[in-house]
Amino acid sequence: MTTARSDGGVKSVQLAFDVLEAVAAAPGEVGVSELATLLGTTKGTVFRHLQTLVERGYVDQNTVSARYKLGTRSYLIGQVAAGRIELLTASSDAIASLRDDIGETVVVSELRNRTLVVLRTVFGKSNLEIGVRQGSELALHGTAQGKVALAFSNRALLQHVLRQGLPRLTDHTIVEQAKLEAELELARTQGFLTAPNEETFGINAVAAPIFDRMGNVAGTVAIVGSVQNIKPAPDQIQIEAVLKASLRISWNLGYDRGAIDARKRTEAAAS
Amino acid sequence: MTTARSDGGVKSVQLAFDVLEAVAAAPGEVGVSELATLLGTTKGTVFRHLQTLVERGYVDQNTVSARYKLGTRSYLIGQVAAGRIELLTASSDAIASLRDDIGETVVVSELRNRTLVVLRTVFGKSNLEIGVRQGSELALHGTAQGKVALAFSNRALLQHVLRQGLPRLTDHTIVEQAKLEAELELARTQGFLTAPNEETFGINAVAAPIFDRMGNVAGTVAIVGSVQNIKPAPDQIQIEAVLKASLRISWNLGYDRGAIDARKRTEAAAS
DNA sequence: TCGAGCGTTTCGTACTGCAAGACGATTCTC
DNA sequence: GAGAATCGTCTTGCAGTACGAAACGCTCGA
Repeated sequence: MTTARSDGGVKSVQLAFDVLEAVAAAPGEVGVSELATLLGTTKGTVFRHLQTLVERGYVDQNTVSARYKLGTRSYLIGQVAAGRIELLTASSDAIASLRDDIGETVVVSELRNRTLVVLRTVFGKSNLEIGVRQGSELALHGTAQGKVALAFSNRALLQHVLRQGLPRLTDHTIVEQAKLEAELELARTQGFLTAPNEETFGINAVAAPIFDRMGNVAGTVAIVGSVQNIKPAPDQIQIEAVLKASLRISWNLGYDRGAIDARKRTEAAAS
Repeated sequence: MTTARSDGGVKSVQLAFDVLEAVAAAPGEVGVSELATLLGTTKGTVFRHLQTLVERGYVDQNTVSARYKLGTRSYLIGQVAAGRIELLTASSDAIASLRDDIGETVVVSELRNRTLVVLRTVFGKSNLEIGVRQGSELALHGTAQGKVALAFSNRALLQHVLRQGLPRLTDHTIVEQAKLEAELELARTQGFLTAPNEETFGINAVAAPIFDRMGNVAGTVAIVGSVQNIKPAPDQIQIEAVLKASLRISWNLGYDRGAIDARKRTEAAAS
């Protein structure tokens, strides 16, 4: 879809997943007509796909209201997937101790297909729950996690983001290319980044990159909280805890500092 | 779906889910050829569907080995589903306290489309982990859960099971119709059932039915353990704990004893 | 060097999923 | 209690597409 040449796989399957995800996105139950208008297609088509999904168990139909919601198989597939996703298994211990040590909400995201998706959120100890919905996308230019991912990824991703423009999310969002690039440079020198008030006013985060065994950015780990608890210049303890967690997760993914250093030198020579 | 006339929904979507589930069933990563032979189709077709699934994020492709495994979206859909499946949310508290009180493994299953699927397993306190894999199917004639579900379901389900035959799983499996029907009658009078050595030698369980707001069997809750810890005639404490849990879950589902009693009377009159 | 295996790509055709509309059954409105 | 306006479900002709077969690079190991 980014390039015109790709055919996008099997069309009716795409539609089936559109339906499934629309059912997932809806709060509570949804009806056929509702889904049809939502997806811009006809009732008949949606109905047919829902039949398939119900038969498979991915969607359940309430026998009295005749409306639809997510079914058991969707849950079970997710359970299996939880054990197969490296970033998830590799990070579980580290995020637990990070949360316990610091007390703030911990968010792990995965860089996938030019987007940064929230994989897991563990709420902090505060009574006020501050977090990011699992599955939501993080702005690459407007969040600590996004900027840090951008900083350690290849140039193509940055150019992609710049081409899309830098939408202003709050008064403090970085919207100038020069300023963004300075921030990325800062990330590369200090190994982490903050983003006070940049995505949501009153909220700050400390984010560090997670590398896979190839030395590429697999995702990010971050603590998220109010600017009161996470200052624009965060406590050294907070910074070190996030950095420690990111290294621990990267290590679990098979990351080897020697390999990435070698890669960096190669790239520096090429640039 | 019970009749042969049904077309079973969208064919290519069926295949897509076959592929997805085959990927989920495989330990670790799988290749295209392997999946093709497994599903009895061609490499090209499997590849095409994998493309779709990868693009959607339900499946990931390892860039170095070129083989496939479950992806992030599968996990995220499951996370959403976990919050939407009534039986899961309604049972979470009850199974936690059942496990803590009794110490044995707790298994919650859902009756769906004439099969009993394991929704959730919480391991007991023993060092030896005895449990049933999430997503696996329980034999309706050969497990405590299955028999109990059968006992409180409609006659059609029993007839369906009898038509399929009663495969012998161990020396103690019930394979005679008369004996099975006596067991079901016992379930209806005492409200629970055991199955020592019937499915696996050395293993026993205490299972009770879970009812939904319509008074139909939604699933079962059970403790599972070695015959040493769960005797053929279990401790009164164990029995009462399972019954209490089943009532609590049924209550959370909106079950009303008055409604089911009325229904029973109607059925008794009809039989 | 060869061959066997892999994942990927191409291509023509049989088939099948889509759009449009009809159909009962509910649920409102008056 | 009758009519209108939904709802989910079902049918049908046609256009488009997903499938199977075979070929293509490529990476191994013999």
